[in-house]
Amino acid sequence: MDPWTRTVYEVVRAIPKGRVASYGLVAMLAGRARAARAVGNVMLECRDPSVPCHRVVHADGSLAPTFRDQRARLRREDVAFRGARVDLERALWAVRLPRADARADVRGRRAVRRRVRVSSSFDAPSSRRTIR
DNA sequence: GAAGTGACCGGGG
DNA sequence: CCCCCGGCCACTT
Repeated sequence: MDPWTRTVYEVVRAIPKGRVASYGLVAMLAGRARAARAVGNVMLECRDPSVPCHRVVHADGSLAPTFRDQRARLRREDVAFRGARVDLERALWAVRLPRADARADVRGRRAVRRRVRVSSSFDAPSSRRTIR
């Protein structure tokens, strides 16, 4: 599996249950801000069940027509819809910076340069939360 | 390398 | 609201 695909998988796995991210957002987090289209290509081929590909939607909340049970799978996670599209006001993943690393490797003074991981624990959905 | 093909995106009409 | 267009990126012919 190529690095691009691997990175995209990693980002998509970080989308919390009950939230969605747009292809463009996933692209950004994967380090290629304008590669939304390429993210779509990866999703199209994705058969890995550990990757919640149903949580990736269009920037306007609409879904890919060919992805049959996407809506059902989202509904099962209580994602709100407004007509045919996801209610992004409620369900869009609000990405946050990861904690400034409590668990930095202390052994050795050499700063460990590791890749920032997006954590799935951020922005877990809360039904009571109101935006704006 | 050129050309075509997407589960894309933003802006404009 | 909708549709369309140009730009975009990775992959395949």
